[in-house]
Formats: sequence, structure tokens, C-alpha cells
Amino acid sequence: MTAPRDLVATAIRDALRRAATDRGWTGADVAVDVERPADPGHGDYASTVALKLARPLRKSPREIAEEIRSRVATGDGIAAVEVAGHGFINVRLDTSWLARQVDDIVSAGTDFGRLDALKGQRIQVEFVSANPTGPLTLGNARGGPLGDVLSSLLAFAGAAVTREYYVEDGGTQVKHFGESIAVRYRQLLGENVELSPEGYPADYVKDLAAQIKQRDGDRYRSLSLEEQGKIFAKIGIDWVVEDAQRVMAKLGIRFDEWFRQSSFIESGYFQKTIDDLRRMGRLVDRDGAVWFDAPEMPEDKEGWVVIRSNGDPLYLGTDIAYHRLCLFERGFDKKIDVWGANTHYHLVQMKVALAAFDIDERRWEVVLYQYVRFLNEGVIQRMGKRTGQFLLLEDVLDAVGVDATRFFLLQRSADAPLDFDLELAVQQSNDNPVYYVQYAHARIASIFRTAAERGLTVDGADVSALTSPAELDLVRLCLRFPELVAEVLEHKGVHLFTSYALELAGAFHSFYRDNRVVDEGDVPRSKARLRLVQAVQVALRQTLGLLGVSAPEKM
RNA sequence: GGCCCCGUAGCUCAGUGGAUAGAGCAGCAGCCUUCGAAGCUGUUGGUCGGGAGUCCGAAUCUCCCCGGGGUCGCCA
Repeated sequence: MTAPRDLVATAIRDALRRAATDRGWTGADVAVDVERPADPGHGDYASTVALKLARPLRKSPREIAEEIRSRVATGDGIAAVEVAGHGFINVRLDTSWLARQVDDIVSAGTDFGRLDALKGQRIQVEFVSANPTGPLTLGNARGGPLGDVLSSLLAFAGAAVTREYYVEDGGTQVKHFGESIAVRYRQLLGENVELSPEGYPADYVKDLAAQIKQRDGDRYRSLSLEEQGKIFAKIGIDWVVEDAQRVMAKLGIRFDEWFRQSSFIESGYFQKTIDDLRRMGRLVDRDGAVWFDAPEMPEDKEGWVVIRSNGDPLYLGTDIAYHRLCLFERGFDKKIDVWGANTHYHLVQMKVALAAFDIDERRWEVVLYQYVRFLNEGVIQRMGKRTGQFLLLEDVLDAVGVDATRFFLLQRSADAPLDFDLELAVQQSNDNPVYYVQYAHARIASIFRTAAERGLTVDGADVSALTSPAELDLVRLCLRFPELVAEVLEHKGVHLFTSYALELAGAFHSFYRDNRVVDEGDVPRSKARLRLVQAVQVALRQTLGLLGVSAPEKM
């Protein structure tokens, strides 16, 4: 089906081209976009192209608009074109054409809004990727729905998407984690040892130590702390990853790949990347460490460490190798990372480093989201596994449910920080806007149940009976879904789907109040309206589907 | 101090170049013998942090300032 916006844009584009030829305009070769006017009195779509052409053509916008307007072909969906204001070209759609879209929406079904813009592209979306040193917190979780919905959207646009969780099972934090378990283990064996300042104080570390002691007893007693740490870190990471898989599934997210850092350390790919960088003259040795030389960043004249003086690879070093691996060896056309905003400087470093490998910058994108903070006894706090201050994702899921959690995390723009008050969330979970949307969907399902009880079906519906402003406005709103898909694909603001879902649900609830759908006294109208609400249900289902929120038949 | 994000109604936030700036919550006044009241209708509420600039047009872009958060480590 042709999207109305494209239909209108094409018609105006053609009219402009004809006007330019007829009048001998030069410099009129500009992009023609149409938008939805805020005021419905201004029609269904409006173009500001005449305003933009006023200066290059040295003519009044109204004059240009008039030349274009008189050449726009009406019929085929377009009912009327008029010039308004300073030179807006307002277009009104043909209402019978609009009504016919209802049939197209319903028959499109799960394909409604689908695109093939990204067909043939292999895209990896990497998200969450929390340090594997503890259970997932609500802070880690924010990237979950963001990355998941972005992945769904890209797939909806035709891409072959891989959802990837990067498990950083090496490095300093993992070492601290393992040794923290070892300290707790030793304490259980009666030794008088204390956690180091870098250690992890949280209870799950004690639980892990207890599990190890219960299973293996004191067989690690004679090992050094470092040796114990190595063994326990492995056990700990396996436990954390398994737990993360379980909780992510609970959040409705299924990753295609849990990709371990150790895999490319062991394969030698990390070393190969270091060797190549050295050959390219991008590395210098200083103080026993290996530094990436970044003359592009004069304020960081020392460069950045990629291998520590103790020989351990550092975050930046492994991440360079990891990204190179994804973009050059693993066959992804594009990698999109969903990262917390605290990594923004890492992003700057990575851009410089990957440029050294001539990676086309369009092949790598980062979506940064602001941090989640939480309210603890009325005080706002940052979450951190190392501080032992956090709110577990699983606790939130158990308290407020998966749909409400997802919707809550998706409602705000990634650029906006998010404060979370668990007590308030539990108390208000019934007020969560997600139920408003789901209720609209369930209500429509209920209408169909009622219709069936009264012997009415949608079969043979003639949508030309849909002529009232209320009915047509509902169609217009449904038709906005495909436009929104295209917009979000361009700007990545997946939170806009929640706004749209709320708006569509609200429009339906109002319609429902004022317009009886099932009316045995007027079967043709009932059938047409059943078809209409079916289209609304399709649009709602498509939106909720992208958001990963269920669309219940009953609540 | 450098860099990133934010500042919009009492509160939480949408809107990022178009015409008269929106929603939810909170407040106030109403609506269930009629397809689900987890709903609906009406109403109160704004120097879009401040200033300058660009533009036919700025909440939106640029610059300066103010306020809040983040980050600048041989942590990730």
C-alpha cells in the first residue's frame, strides 16, 4: 500500500517540476517534504517548499505556492490543495480513499508498516553487556528494552539483526570479583581476612562463596588468593551469565549471541590487532605499558593505555579488537552499540582508534542513554555493583511486571536521565500508561466477542460507510504508524512508539464512548466500524509488538 | 577547566526548523439500565532557564551566560 505521505510528497514534487519547467525557474531543485500540520484545519498534509524557494527564486512564497498548487494532480487520493498563510501548500486527502485504507491496513496485518529499506543488511546490535561481576541491576537494564526495540525495528525494516550481549570475562574487574569470592570463601573457612577496597561487598558474593564451599569443601584452601581468584572468577562468571540469561528472558529479551571476550583473546585475534597497530606505528611503549598514540587528540598527548604494565589488556584495547572483529571478520555490515552515557569518552577514543583501521564511520553507531538512578529512603543514588548500591532488575520485574517495566523504561528519551522509586512504582503500577494502551486493545477484542454473540461479523464490510470525522480521524491516526516507523528508523528515538501507542489508544477510547460499533439495527455500519476498529487493533498490535509489550485479548 | 546530556504546566516528561507549544499525574466539576468506568467529557495551569544571533519562520540551529547531572583511571 502507498503511504499517504509519500503520495502527497510525490504529487507536490511533480507539480513543482512542472511549474519550474513552465516558468523557467532555476534553482528549484530542492527536496520536497510534507508534514502533518498541528492544526487539522490546515488539512492532512502540508508542504513548506514554497517558503524555502522564496529566496532562491526571488519571488513571494504565495506566488510560488500558487504556481505549484495549480499543478498538483487531484484525484487518486488527493481531494483538495490550497495555499494558506505565508505560502503553505495544504493538502486534503480524499475521504473515500482514506476509508479504503482501512481494508489495506487490516489485510496487511502483521506486515502493516513493514519496510524493506534495510533488506540485505546484516546489523549487529550490542546492548546491556554488563560487567559479568554480578546480577543485572535496573541501571544495566535500561539498555535492554532500548536495544531490543531498536533491533526489532531494524528487522522490521528488512535487516538481518543479531542481538549481541558482550561478556567481558577478563580484565581487572573480573579479577577483583574472583578475589572477592575467594576472601568470602576463606572467611567461611575461618580465616581472618578482609575484603580489599576494590572488592565487591554485596551479598551475592558471599552466596557464591558458600555455594563453592558446599560443593567443593576446602579443596582450594592451600591455593594462593590469586589462584583461588582465577578459579572462582570462572565459576562466578558462569553463574552471572546464566543468571543474566534467565533475567533477560524474563524481561522478554532473547539474545542471539553471548559473545565472550576470552574467545578472541584465546584465538590470538587481540594480539594480532595489537601487532597490526604496532606495525601501523600507532603504539608506543612507556612505563612498561602499551599506549595508543592519538595525535588527533592534542589534549591527550600521552595517548591511551591499551595494555597495562602487568600485561593485562585494558578495556580500550580489547574493545578495539572486538569492534574490528565484528566489522571485518564476523561479516556485519553495521554495528550499533547501546551504551550508558558514562562511556562517552570511551566513544571518543574508539572513534579515533577505529579510524586507524579505515572503518567507514557509517558502519558503527552508538546510542548513548543517560543513567538510571534510584531513590533509596528518599535519597537519589547512583547504582553501582562495586558500591553494593543497586536495585535488582529481577526485583523490579517481580514487583511491577514485565510489560510495565518495559514501558516505563521506554517512555523516556534515551537522552533524559531516569529516576526510579521502587515503592512508588509498585504502588502506581496499576496507573502505568501501558495498561491504558493494552486496555484499548482488549476492549476491541471484547467488541468482537460481543459482535459474535449477537451474530455480527466483519465479513463483507463495506468501508465506504466510514464517512464521519471521528471515523476518518481514527484512520488518519492508524496511517501514521508507517510514517513513525520511517522516522524512528532515521532518528533512533524508539520512545516515540510509546507516545504513539498512547495517542492511538486515547483516540480509540474517545471514539468508543461516542460511537456504537455493534448495532444490530444498522448492520452495514456495524460491519464497517468493526473493520475500522480492527484496523486500530492492527496498528496497536504492531506498535506494541515493536515495543515487546503484550497485546492482551482480555485483562 | 575540556567534553557529553538535560533545563518546557504544581510534579514526571513528550515535542528538535513551520501556522494557536502537548500528554500523563495532581486539582476542580461531571458521566455507568446501553459494545469492558483499567474508560470518557469539561476545566484550572506556560517569560519553553536567561540573553544575543541566523532565518520568511526558533522550544528546536549558533554563540555567551546561569542551573542540574555525567565524564576526563594502567576501572568498565
